[in-house]
Amino acid sequence: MAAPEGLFALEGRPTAQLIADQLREQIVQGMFRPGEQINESVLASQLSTSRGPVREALQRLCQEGILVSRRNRGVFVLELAMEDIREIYAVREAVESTAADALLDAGQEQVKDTCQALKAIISDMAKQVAVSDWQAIARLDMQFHTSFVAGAGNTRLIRIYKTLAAESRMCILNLAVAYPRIDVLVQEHQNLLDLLEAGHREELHKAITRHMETAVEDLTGTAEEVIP
Amino acid sequence: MAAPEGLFALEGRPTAQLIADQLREQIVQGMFRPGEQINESVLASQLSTSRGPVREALQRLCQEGILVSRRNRGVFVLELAMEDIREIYAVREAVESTAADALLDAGQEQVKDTCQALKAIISDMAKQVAVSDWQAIARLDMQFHTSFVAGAGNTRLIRIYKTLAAESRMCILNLAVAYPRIDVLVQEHQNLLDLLEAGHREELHKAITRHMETAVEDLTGTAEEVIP
DNA sequence: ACATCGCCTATTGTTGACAATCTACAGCCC
DNA sequence: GGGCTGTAGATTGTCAACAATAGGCGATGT
Repeated sequence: MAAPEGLFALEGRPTAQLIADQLREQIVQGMFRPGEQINESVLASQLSTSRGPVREALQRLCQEGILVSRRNRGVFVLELAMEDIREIYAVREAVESTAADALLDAGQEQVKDTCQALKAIISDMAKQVAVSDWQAIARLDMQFHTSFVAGAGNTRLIRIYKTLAAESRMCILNLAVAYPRIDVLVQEHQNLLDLLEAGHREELHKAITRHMETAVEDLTGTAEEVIP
Repeated sequence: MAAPEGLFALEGRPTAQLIADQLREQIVQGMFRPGEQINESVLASQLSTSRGPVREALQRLCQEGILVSRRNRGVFVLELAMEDIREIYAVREAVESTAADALLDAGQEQVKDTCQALKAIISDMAKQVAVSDWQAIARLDMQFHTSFVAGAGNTRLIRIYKTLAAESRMCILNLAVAYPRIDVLVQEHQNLLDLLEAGHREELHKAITRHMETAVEDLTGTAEEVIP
């Protein structure tokens, strides 16, 4: 009756979820331009499936917010405005702050496990920074924050953050601003990790806030500092 | 070219959205028991439509989290555990706190408009309390908080909160604990409104936290006080 | 020349039928 | 009698055809 070793329970709901995940990955990687239309039929034939599951996947991404649907016109890739960036990062700050509190309240064990996962991600990130693989860096950046939130164990918080992470990747890639301060990127995440590990609650909150603020400034270009 | 008065733009996406809204309302009103299965076919015939739109609506509610889908088994009404209640209210606190900050930062005008809407809701709530219409009270309770969050104008925050509000109504009604402290219910919301109007940021945050904490205690019955 | 009206096409929205899958129950073997 | 296996029923998952709608484009009238 124990869990059979070496065997995986075959995925609960394959097709639509599979298509949605695949499509989301493509979108956040910028393989679809913002505002570009996504055709159900052609996608269905590309995936050798029917319009049904494709439609289901598209609707799912619409509800996540990375696609927008216009009645009888089709679905289009979300176009991000400055306001959207501010919204996304404001919510991210709220979610991560909440996750931080929950994590610190959950006990040392949970913090330790989370830190271990985060360390591995930072390590990978450093490698990708060395070879300047922006796609991978963006993915790991979001993976870091997603793992951070996941550490709190609040399923609703995790679900919410998944969407935010996808939108953030769209911000980063679509606006083509990329990471202007790549040299401090790993350092900033390491700082978050250190504060979490040390259990400095207030400092961690401040660091999260700063992290988000600087990200918004980088993305919107509204930083007050003047270019030399 | 101005907005035509007295005319409403016919809703962008009717059927599926319509079904979803209708169904969500029925669910949060407890017309479907937790764990109860929802059959696509019978629902389709009840609504005189096909399974397609119904399926779409159900999937939407699954993603919102008030239904759960088991592969090849069907969709079932979410069963809420104690842990879910804690999760929901933890996220609600985070969202409302964020909304409060955003609202106070947005300026006096926006705060005023929001307060006006909240006043009207409190007024309605007092009326329903007088006649002990629990359904209406729960609806207005959530409407208050939803309007509060909506006041901040962050579309993502609003979208997130919609789901939380629905889940909260399920908590309240399904657990049949209702409102044990109905006498102070209006007063508590009035207090939130007053603090918002006065712009007392810190006090407002504390009040929101208390509001959520007491709600969790009422719902989980883990209040330390012993029954006389 | 410009605005308006009507068709036309491309795409989604909807429908009913078909196939795959899961649970439950009954029969059978041990 | 207990446990396993095979079948039956029901329900979802998938599919291809049909209908409806929105926007584009050209004709037409002023």
